Amino acid sequence: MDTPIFQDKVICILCGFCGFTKVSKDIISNNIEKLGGTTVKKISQLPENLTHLIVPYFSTESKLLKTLKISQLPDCKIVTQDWAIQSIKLKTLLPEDTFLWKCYFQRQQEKMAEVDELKRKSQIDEEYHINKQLKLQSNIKIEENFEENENQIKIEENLEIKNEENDIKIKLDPDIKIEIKQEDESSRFISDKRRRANWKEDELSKFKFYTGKQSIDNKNDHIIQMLEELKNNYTILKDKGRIIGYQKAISAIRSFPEKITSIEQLKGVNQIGKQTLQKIKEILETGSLSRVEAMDEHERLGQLKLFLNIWGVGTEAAEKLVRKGYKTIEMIKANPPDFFNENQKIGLALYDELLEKIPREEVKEISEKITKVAESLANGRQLTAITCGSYRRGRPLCGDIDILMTFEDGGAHTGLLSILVEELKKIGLVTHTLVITDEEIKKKHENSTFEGIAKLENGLHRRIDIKIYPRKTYAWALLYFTGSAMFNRSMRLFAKTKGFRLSDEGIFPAIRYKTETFTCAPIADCYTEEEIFEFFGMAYKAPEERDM
DNA sequence: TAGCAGTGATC
DNA sequence: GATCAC
DNA sequence: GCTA
Ligand SMILES: O=c1ccn([C@H]2C[C@H](O)[C@@H](COP(=O)(O)OP(=O)(O)OP(=O)(O)O)O2)c(=O)[nH]1
Ligand SMILES: [Mg+2]
Repeated sequence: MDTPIFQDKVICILCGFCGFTKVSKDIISNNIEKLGGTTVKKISQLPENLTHLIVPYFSTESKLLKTLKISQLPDCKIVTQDWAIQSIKLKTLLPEDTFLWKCYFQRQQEKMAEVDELKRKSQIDEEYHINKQLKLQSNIKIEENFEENENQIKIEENLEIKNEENDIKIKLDPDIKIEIKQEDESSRFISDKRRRANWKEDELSKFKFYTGKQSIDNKNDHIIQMLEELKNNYTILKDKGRIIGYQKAISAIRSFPEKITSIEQLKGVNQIGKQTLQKIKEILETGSLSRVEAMDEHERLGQLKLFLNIWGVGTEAAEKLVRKGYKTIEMIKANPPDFFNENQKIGLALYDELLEKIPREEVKEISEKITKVAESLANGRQLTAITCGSYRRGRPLCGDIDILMTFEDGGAHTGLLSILVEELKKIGLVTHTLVITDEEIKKKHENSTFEGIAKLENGLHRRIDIKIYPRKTYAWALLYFTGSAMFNRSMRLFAKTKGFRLSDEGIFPAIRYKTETFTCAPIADCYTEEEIFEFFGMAYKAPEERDM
């Protein structure tokens, strides 16, 4: 039994508003009870001996009163959920004072008054001159009446998978030994141009939504920035659902062709629901979001955000740093915590430099130098190297440099990457290694990855990724490595709804047994991106159109 | 109301 | 298995 | 947060 740190505590948790969900509440409740505390089930009747009221970070007083259906806040400690979460995590009852809701609330009030004052002085000026109409017409054309995918996959020992109208049905026998074979070997060659999926148009339309050119003029920048801010904050709060929810809403607004002046325009748009509409309304009316402003007052969030920018530091490490009392990057540099690993130390040392975006030209210069070195090590074999990521998608500024290589002869590349990196270090182009997976014939995978730091003679340190794939999976890797991440995710999700599993190595039947994924034969062999899009039954999407 | 991409390295 | 990254 |  754990230490009953919540002994004698009577705690009421409010949820269901301001981004604090019932799921979180239940988890916290369970833990509190497990640790000896009592939680109040009925919020309509608060007990006399209530010791703590846990409220969402960003709730307002009126919202609290309304929820509790009372006229005055109860006389107990009112804290944010952090108090409970951190206490549970550390198995120690933390002092309430740093988690008091009132503190944030008061600061927020002051800020609001300030903002109101400013607004009265100068009306928000609208300085958009946008007439350019964007063509949103989808390029997707469905090839009709294509011959059905005759691919049949058989699994030994009465596990059978059939590809029926592209709908894979799986019969699973528990505890079966699974081994998957592809019967029709001949169908695995590209010469078989007929093989492609033929899902229907309405289904494809869901996918097309996530693609499409991002408009260059920033019609709705204001809205997007606010929502981005919300998303960032939820990233820190580890609210996986809202992160993706807002991300999709943002993408939807990005590809929305008109300037938004009324939420009426957005009604019915995919991925923009009631809540988001409400928030956009607030942005249109007040120029800002009270939720974001409340969050801005949250010192903890600011610090976490700062620390999350250290390469190798995620939400957990950032949390630890805040807990240890670090407030600035400088403080960490002066006295790094003992739990930092080598990579995090590198990330910290190069914090400012790595945060700088890289001009296209510099990405090109670095890529070309690396390609030259790689070619010189290729023993005369034909090496293809393409710079992917945001560079390939045409961005003027890139976060890092992503280079993908393959041997056109289809042969192995074992060992090349480590030699290449060694060589690049010799000439001073590569300065640090963060991760490298080339070491010998680990045989586990046929591709290798290098993640590290590069630097031109008079330049800043830059993050760089080099990947080498066998020619066989190169097209899939190119698709993956070109991204964007959002594009990949929506394409993969789409494939999934069709019973497939799309990865950087190909497309496979989605077979899972318990938590394991099985190595199946790929459903299609594609040697170019064009063939992949063709397989998907859609027109080729240029990299620029995948920038979302 | 569940699920939201799929994978590899590292500790 | 959790964390971090692409 | 949104959708099936
Ligand atoms: O979570 C992720 C991250 C990345 N990628 C793919 C798509 C992405 O385009 C590519 C390279 O990753 P990177 O982080 O470099 O993203 P980017 O698109 O190149 O943007 P940036 O300009 O930040 O480098 O890897 C994913 O599929 N999932
Ligand atoms: Mg990149």
